[in-house]
Amino acid sequence: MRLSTKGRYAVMALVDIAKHAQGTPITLAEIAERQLISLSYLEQLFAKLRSAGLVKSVRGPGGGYLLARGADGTRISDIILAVDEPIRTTRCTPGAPMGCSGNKSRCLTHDLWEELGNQIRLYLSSVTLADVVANRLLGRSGALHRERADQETSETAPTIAAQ
Amino acid sequence: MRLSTKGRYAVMALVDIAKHAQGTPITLAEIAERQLISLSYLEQLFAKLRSAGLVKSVRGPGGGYLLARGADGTRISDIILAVDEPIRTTRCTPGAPMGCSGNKSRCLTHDLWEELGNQIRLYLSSVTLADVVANRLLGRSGALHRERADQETSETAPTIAAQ
DNA sequence: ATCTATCCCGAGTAGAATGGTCAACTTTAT
DNA sequence: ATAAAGTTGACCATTCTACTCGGGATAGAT
Repeated sequence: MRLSTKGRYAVMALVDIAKHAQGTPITLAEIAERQLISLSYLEQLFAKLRSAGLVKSVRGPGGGYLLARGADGTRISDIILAVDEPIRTTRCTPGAPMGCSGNKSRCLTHDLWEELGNQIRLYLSSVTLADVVANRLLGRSGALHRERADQETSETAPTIAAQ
Repeated sequence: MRLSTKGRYAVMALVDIAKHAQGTPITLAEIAERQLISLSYLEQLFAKLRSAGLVKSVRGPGGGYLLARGADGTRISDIILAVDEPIRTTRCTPGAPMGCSGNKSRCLTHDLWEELGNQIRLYLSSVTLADVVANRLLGRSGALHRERADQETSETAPTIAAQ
């Protein structure tokens, strides 16, 4: 999972929609003004968000974008995955000649990055747009705690569990 | 905390030292060959690692680099912080005109990135070079457990405490 | 002394990624 | 019809990455 400004802009935009939505679509122009992101850049981002199924578009006057799954059903990890194509954190590409199975000492860090990626994914998939709007972020220390908690109870009422 | 290949190379290099160290210094040429990183690039990285106090250098023939704090005393987060200067994850720079205190809706995601950064830092500071070499990465669920444990006891006998 | 292995340092650089702009087009409410 | 909006594709300036290059400085071996 890549963490660039592109992904952050996309999250900002969708949080903006989640905060200001009232059933009617939100135009990119509004988002551009409120979040200080250029309109054309937002168009690029929303093209990806739409094909990932995170937003629905309404064309014509009075149109704009809606959250396809609602604020509770949209996880931050989904947004970032939609706009930031994943990065290869390790050199040992499975198909490449002389992968990491060939040279053990070269890939000592493989598992480290893998595990770090898990930690990040775990945290970001535990946070929804609704959480960000309501600022339910702190006290959420330790993604793994949270993961176990998700299986036991559903305190904060996450409507959609996992894919 | 930034997560680029530069930081990953630095970690690979130090893991290589941790694995192959036997009291005698390791040369950059050895590391370059084993990890397939260019020698000149390693020189750049080790300049930063040295000024951060993570490695000691020995000049002249028979010289090379040593881990300044030992494999148990070197945390992955230290390495990445040493070579990858930090990124600003939010637009609201505290000193800038019209910071995020001025426009609340613009900085709804502020706390999210802050908290994500904490999660990453927490995990990476819970892992030492010795852990990577020994592949003690999984089962390490929940960085918070580990961090608290570090302050209470010193189970794994860190031979070299500080610089 | 001088040779040579090694670290040390600053400048330069090709290519990729970022963060856009611009122009033209399609759809649809009024 | 007209205008408001999304849709698409091409293009571009700047910055960052991941290096290379060239020359030192230091210290062990001879």
